[in-house]
Amino acid sequence: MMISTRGRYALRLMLDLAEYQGNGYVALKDSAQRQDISKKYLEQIIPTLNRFDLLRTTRGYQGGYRLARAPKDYTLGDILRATEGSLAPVTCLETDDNPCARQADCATLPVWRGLNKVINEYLDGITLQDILDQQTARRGNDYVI
Amino acid sequence: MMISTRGRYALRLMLDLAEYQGNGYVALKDSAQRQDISKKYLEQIIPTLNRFDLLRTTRGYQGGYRLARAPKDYTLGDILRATEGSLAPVTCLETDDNPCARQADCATLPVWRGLNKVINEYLDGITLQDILDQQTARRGNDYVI
DNA sequence: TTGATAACCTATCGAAATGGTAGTATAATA
DNA sequence: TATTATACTACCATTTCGATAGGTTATCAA
Repeated sequence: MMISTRGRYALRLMLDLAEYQGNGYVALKDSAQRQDISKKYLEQIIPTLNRFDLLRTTRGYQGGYRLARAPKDYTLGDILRATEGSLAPVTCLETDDNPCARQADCATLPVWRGLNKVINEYLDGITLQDILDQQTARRGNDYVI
Repeated sequence: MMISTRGRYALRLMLDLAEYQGNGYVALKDSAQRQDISKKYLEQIIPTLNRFDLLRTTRGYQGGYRLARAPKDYTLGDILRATEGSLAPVTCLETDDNPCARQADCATLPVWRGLNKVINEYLDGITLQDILDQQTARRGNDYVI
């Protein structure tokens, strides 16, 4: 398993913000409740999102979070790489200063590189907006039925 | 990180067998030494490979392991799904009796399904033989230089 | 038939990651 | 200045990872 709750919760939080922020800020309490995620746990994930400048914050009354950019300007790769640290399928690819001694003639390394590429390209091909669109399409269908 | 040492070591073991088995069996001691992997640890991984009928075994003098089929008849997906248990990128996809309550209108589930598909299709598109071929090509180039 | 060889099985273990809970401090606003 | 809400830090239980260790069983050669 590659994508932990950190990344999945972060993604759901950002989708929740996209849906509910309007012109203001969304209190974490509300997002946490809607998404059924521990608020305290989300509090720990958010600093990472802030480090990558993915959110805007205000404290105090009417405070909360909102997206720093438009939903179409976030790829899932952006969000998941930030929160998961890396999407590399093997440790050998996690850092640039690759310490694996076998690297030079490792028969399997090209395979992992290819897998890494496939994963990142897939996730960079989907934006938050894409998910919002599919969601409204799905909800629309419910009414038709 | 998605593919642990279990899967990577299993893959390297099977490549080693492919290269060295000839008409006989390869002692684990020898594979372990060549690949610089703990023999004792490999011993624990092998039962899984046997459960999926990926190897042939003989005990005692001149005993060891060999591949059950031709290298072209193993995909990396076969080997890695066996040893890793699952290649699913999220827990939600690991079992068929999916216990996630949000499943029905989860906005992100289609994304994980797509990612899962991309990963499995990539790994099922590569056989042991493909890696052997690339390896000999690479070694060939070394002599040319 | 006995000794060598090599696979098989099970228990244990330290370190790290996972998925949280809890409490306090700080900022913003009414 | 009380309220609202984020920010920060510490802690914790459980599971997974990556082994090590030791004894058991099967096979074959001499």
